[in-house]
Amino acid sequence: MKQKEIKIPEATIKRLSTYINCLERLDAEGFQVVSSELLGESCQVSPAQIRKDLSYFGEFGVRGVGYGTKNLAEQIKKILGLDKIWPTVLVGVGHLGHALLNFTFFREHGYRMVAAFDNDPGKIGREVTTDVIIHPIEKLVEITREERAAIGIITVPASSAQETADRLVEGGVKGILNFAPNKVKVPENVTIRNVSIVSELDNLAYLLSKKHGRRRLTRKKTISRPPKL
Amino acid sequence: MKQKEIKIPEATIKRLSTYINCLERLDAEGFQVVSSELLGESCQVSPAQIRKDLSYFGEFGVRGVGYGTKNLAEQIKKILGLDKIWPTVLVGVGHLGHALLNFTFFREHGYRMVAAFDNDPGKIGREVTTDVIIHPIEKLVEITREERAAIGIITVPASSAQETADRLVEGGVKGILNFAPNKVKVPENVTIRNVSIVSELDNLAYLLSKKHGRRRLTRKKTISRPPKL
DNA sequence: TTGTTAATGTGATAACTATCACGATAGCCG
DNA sequence: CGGCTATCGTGATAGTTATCACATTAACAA
Repeated sequence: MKQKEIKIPEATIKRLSTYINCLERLDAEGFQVVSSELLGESCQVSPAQIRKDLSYFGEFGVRGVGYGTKNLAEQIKKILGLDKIWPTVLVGVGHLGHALLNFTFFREHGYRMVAAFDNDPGKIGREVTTDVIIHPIEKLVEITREERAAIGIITVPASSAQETADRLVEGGVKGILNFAPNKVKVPENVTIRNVSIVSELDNLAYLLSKKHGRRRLTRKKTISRPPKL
Repeated sequence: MKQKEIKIPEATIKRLSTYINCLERLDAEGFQVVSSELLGESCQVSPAQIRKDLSYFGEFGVRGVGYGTKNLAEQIKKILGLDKIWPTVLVGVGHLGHALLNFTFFREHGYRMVAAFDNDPGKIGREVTTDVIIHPIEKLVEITREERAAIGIITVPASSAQETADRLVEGGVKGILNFAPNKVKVPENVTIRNVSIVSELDNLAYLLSKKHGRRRLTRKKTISRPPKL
């Protein structure tokens, strides 16, 4: 493995997360050792791709044998920083926010929901099925700072997404996961990830209309012009 | 624009979806015409990238002027197949499923939720805030076929994701959006998109531990080996 | 100890994607 | 109506990511 600050492909990081899942499943199925081929089969990634991805971070396997299932999962977690606890806050306890609060997977992966916020007085203070307390939105900055939350999750309507992001930054979070459909801007030193559910569906729609659609999108040289300006 | 069956980058399709959003916002702000620079500013994509993306499908702008805001949004929708109605079913009316059913954005983008399914008798038949009816899961294949649903959304627990996918395929859907954390397998002729919320968070965790972490991940040549096999 | 086998780790190569730079052109104004 | 300006559309180029092919090596058996 190389020592220089090699740039890791973003796609590699995405895959690492899925490897963990597959490894845990394979482990549960009784595989103490997995080959890149078996793991690849399991998570639909080519064996070569898996080996390459891992090679960016070190050597985790035994030639001629494979990878220790539990060990590899452990190592990948360390790579992704999932061996630490990430204090997290969530803003906007609507349907989606509620869903995320109850998503047990988070806790298992090292994320600790330390607080939630909403501007609906009916929801304030009430504890959900989890032990997370919902605070009024006015306390966002204060509590986020107090709890030293590193990550903020935005599940508010599009119209207030940017303002929410600003407050989270003010509260000192270092990363934001935004589920609102419009992208938000944050300072250099804060990392933002936008999850657009609609985009995913639109992507599907495109693939479907291409494969199963009646006619081609662009058959002629015809140009679609905007109305005269 | 070229006529041959050029391969469109997947990334381009993803961006097109976000362009629609930005265009609608800009339109609401009163911009009847937008330049690639303004649009780029708005959705955080380089102007050249936008022009390139659009050039795969035709010429939509006016040199020296820009793009007609409304027109461009319309054209992109046509490209993505959002000018048609996509009958959609949802399986698993838990928190997340509930959230998606109530997501008005879907309807606005051409997706019509024609039915939902759940195996909890308490939820069956009850209408949610929307006009979607929740059926017992046993009727999935039948109703999906009846309604000619093209898209299926999976929001069931990981353990039953694969079985749900199988039934959706049996019911005749052409595309599946899977929110369960484990990937599912489908036949060649069905398109699958996996949305992994945990992966997104893990990605964030990685970036944060790299930027703000105490120490580097791989400082020495040390190799992490699995326990002797 | 030495040969055999299986599966890793990785340099080289191919494929894909984004960026750049500039030619083309519509609109405007005098 | 001709020159000027703004902005598009796109071929060429640079950068990034995935695939391939094989040398390497741990385990095991005779």
